[in-house]
Amino acid sequence: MSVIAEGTDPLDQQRPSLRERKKLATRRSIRRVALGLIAERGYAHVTVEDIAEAADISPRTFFNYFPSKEAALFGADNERTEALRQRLLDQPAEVAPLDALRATLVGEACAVAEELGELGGDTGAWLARMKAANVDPHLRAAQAAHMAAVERVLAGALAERLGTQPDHDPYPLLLVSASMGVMRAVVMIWAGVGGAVTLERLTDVAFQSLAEGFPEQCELRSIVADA
Amino acid sequence: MSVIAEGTDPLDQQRPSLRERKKLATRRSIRRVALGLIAERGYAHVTVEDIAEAADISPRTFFNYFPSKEAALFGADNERTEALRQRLLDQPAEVAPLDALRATLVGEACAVAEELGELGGDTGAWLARMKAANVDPHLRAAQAAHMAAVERVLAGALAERLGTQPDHDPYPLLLVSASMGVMRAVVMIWAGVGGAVTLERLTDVAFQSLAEGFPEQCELRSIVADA
DNA sequence: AGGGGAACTTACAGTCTGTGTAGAGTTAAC
DNA sequence: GTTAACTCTACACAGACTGTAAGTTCCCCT
Repeated sequence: MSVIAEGTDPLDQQRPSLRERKKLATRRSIRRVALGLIAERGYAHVTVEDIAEAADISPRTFFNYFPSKEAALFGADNERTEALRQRLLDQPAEVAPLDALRATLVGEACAVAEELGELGGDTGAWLARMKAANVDPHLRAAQAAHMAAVERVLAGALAERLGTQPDHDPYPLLLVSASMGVMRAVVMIWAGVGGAVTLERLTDVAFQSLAEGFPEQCELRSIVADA
Repeated sequence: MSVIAEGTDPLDQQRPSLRERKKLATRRSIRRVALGLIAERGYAHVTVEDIAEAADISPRTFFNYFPSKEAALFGADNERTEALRQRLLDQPAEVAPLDALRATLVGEACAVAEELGELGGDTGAWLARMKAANVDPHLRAAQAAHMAAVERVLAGALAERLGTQPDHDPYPLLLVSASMGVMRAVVMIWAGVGGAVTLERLTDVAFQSLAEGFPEQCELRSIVADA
């Protein structure tokens, strides 16, 4: 008998169960393979069947992990979205709405960069591929769709934070939609400069620009020009 | 023989040819039918075949008019996107980038409202349906995707206007992405208030808010609260 | 007026995404 | 070790979308 039963450890420090580890490994494998194949051939020329075969799973299993082909690329995940929501709610109450969003999304930027690292391989290489992928209209569309889903959750959280009803107060939705637009641009710009600047920094500077009403001279421009 | 040969009228005032008129009629018919069916049953429970049957065309013809099921709803159209681009380029050179975008998108808002009217039926009724449709994640995703496509074009046009290279200057992309985010919110807010305020006005006020860096007290909030 | 040709519509066949289901294989808990 | 829960897989199927070739309608020119 083991000293500590995994499922009941009050400190919750136990390693995830074998099942969980396998699942995570499979998930990463799918993502890695999908990113690789699509970078190589282009989104439209890779089928789910291809990905499944390369990841050594059945096509049906692919859809057990990701609801759609795009989702595998973006790492879309309810759990992750929930974490984002929580991060927004955890911001101190006295922080202004826009600053709270800024902090939340800068944090998310860190998480994304870290996750890309976990996939293994060179981050710069991934970025070059992302840049290429950015040209594909289908992929851009998928990314926008993904962010729209996140947007909805964040708008709800921000409304909750402000104590207003989302149906009657347009402010949370407006703020979040504009912010997600900014994030979309940031990701593309990041890919454009090939990772010469960290995603966190770009995010932060872009939000600075947003808060100032997008002046024509902004730090973002000089940073990118230097990169 | 007719007094004026339609295709060669130098004044270009001739009515479109029969073919053109039929095409436009079919296009509107498809859109009207699609909006109606989807409002009634929900997006997922209407197939292209249903729409085609209700519009009295073959399913294949549907795809000759619209590239996808969603496109029929949004009236997505290259011609229209091109017009939008042109409207941005036509803004006087001395107008600031953000103001140029604002003017362009307010104009687009007018065009959208007008087009909805042309479909016949009560605009308010359409709005109520749009509001319901807004809940459907698939539809939200599709709308986001559609706007992402427009975004790309507008970013190119703005860069052209500014005389910068889109690859090296992040400013046009950042501005356009944020603006499209705002537009997305505006459309939802419009549907939310059931058309009690015109789309043009909402757009204008939202851009005001954007230009000011989204202060917590903004005109948009009071307008919506009153509606 | 009518005939040639372009544009539009259609049926058909096929690919791919995504889902339900049932059974086989694995892991966890007792 | 046995049972219960979870996971993977094969199979069958609906629906979105595309290419193609044949039929139909409309435009335009003589």
